[in-house]
Amino acid sequence: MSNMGNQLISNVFKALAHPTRIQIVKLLRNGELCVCDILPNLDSEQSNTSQHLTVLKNQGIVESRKDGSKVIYSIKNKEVYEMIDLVEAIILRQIEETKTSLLK
Amino acid sequence: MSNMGNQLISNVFKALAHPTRIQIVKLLRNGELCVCDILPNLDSEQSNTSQHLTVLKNQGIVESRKDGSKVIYSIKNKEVYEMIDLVEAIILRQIEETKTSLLK
DNA sequence: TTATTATATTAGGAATTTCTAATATAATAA
DNA sequence: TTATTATATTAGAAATTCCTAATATAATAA
Repeated sequence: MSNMGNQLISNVFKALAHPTRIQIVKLLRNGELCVCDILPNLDSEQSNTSQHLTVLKNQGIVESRKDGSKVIYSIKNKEVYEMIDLVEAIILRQIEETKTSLLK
Repeated sequence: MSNMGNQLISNVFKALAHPTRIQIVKLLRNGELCVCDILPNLDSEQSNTSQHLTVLKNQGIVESRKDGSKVIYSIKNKEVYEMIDLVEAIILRQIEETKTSLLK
């Protein structure tokens, strides 16, 4: 009934429940990046981006290491890409459905 | 940069970002259920449960049909189960990591 | 040193989500 | 009819998330 597992699961989904955080994850698909290279690819202030990175890190989606004065982020659990692919499949099917229901 | 696709993707994750909604999805794993059979399995008021079902329905995760005075819900896009399995894999790995880091 | 670059943290307000309580609606039963 | 069962909707308060602006910290450069 009241289930801690479901709380943990929903926490991971919550970490992905923001467009900026999805964008960050997608940027890291081709490999690690320092914050300085992530920033110019987002519509988000520096401090806000830093907060989004913290959210992703707290849920184990990304990890970071220090390199001189820079901080390099990378994907920690690549399952996240399969998850995004599955969501895209759902969205595409929904769009198809909307399309065909319009044509009737 | 500002990407509508990421907004759509994050909307689906947001629909799954609540423990009660995860619980509902899990209940539907064995087949369709009326609201009356979902309710006693949740720690959630009737009206609140109804709202959660609406959230899941709006994102195409579940669908519903009417049967007499009952409303029967079922999973519409079963990818959601693969997603939950992937999240569970992430969580298990995180737990393992925590465990081994404690033992050092 | 002092300045500069890179990133994180904090505080507080704005926006959004969540829940409860009350009410509405729709189908069936009496 | 009237009552009952099943579900949805609504309004508003409480909780949470999000963003901005300011400040802090840490590393490097001058």
